[in-house]
Amino acid sequence: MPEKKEPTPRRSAGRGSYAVGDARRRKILDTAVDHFGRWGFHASSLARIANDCGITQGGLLHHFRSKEDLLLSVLGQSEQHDVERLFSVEPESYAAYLETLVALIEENTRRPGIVRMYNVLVGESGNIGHPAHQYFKERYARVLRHTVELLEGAVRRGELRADIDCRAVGQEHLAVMDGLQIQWALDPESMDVPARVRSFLERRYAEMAAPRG
Amino acid sequence: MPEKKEPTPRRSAGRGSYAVGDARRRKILDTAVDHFGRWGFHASSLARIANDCGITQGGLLHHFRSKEDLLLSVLGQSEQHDVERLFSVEPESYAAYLETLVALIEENTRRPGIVRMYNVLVGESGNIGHPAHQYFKERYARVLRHTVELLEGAVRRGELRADIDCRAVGQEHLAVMDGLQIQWALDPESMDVPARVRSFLERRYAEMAAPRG
DNA sequence: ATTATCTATAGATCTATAGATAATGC
DNA sequence: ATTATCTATAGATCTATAGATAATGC
Repeated sequence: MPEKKEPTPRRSAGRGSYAVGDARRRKILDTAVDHFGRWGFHASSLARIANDCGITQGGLLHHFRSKEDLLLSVLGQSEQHDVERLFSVEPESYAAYLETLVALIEENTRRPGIVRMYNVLVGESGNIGHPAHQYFKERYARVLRHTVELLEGAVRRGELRADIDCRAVGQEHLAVMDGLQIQWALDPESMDVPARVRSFLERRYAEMAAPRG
Repeated sequence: MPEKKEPTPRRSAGRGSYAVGDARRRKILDTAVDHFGRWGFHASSLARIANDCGITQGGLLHHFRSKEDLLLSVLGQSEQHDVERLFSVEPESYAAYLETLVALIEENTRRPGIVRMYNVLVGESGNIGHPAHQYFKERYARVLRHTVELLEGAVRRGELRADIDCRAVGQEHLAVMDGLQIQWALDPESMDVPARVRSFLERRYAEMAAPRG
């Protein structure tokens, strides 16, 4: 491959980054979450994000080479957090996994910016051509596959009944969580999201649980 | 009230509108649904919408006095359609209402632009200050109230058990429908939305149905 | 020496207003 | 006469690039 572009272009040649730069990058990512959550990708402005970080737009673009690069960095960071939270340890039962899930939802109620960003971007990115379309499509497929594997494992162990449609159940779980968070973002007083998710999941689990024997 | 602004400012004084103008307005609304669905409100452009209608931006602004006015007109028209579809006849049973609901979802799969617009705007409008925030907040409250009333009626008639939490059930129904449509917009191949909604609602209905006697 | 940041700017946008011209239909 | 549409434009944006200056830390 003669014309291979450098794979990690930023900070690959030099000595790395300074402490002050790392701090600034974290600040930019946090601020970007807030802005993307408020206005979506297209309507967010690099100048306003930069301003909220205390630097100029030119300064921001030193750390993230384009607006799209910033978006994908924000999403990557947020997903890394969730993946570590949800998938790092193999749960001993499906019931145990549901506990982890509810705990994550509960954490989200303390990060409303993240939830709003997710709501906005997942809607916007429904369109082919949106810079995050591929990302969200793959992310859903990944989360769904993982959920299906956990369900199938539970079926094999005899924890859950053998006649459930694991894929449909997984999609339904994701749908309930997304949908409740949308309603919550519109009107936080209207609902206790973790409690609703928990009661939904527990009722559903009871339906799917294999009969004792 | 001495300085009352005219309540229906457009076409209140004159003779109304010409046929060619009405057709143009319909065309603009359709095109706007498509654009808002693709890019959301903030990133849609009046000039591009006008161009897709075959007129100039100035021409468009003759029919809708601002971008926000256009958005609210689009939403109003879309809601009117749904309201007529869902709430115009009082269903004789909750089971019958669920049939109507599934039929509407089915119709939506043939109007992907509307679904995308809804997904995008409901996410964007999670933010106070978005021109459609109030609209969506009230819309959810309205749909939820109606659903709750139907559920309570079914409980009174003895169709459903008396111990169900009607509000929670209503919010859960809305969440499942929204969430499944989001996944479908991202990847239409991944799911048959009407079938999934139907199987969810039917299973849930069976749980809630009052025991025979 | 390298990274971080700023200023300046090119080149595209955007919305909304003002005023002119063309089409419609009483 | 009224509605529909166009052209022109003011005044704000926006992203990204280029090059200068300041701070960091080997």
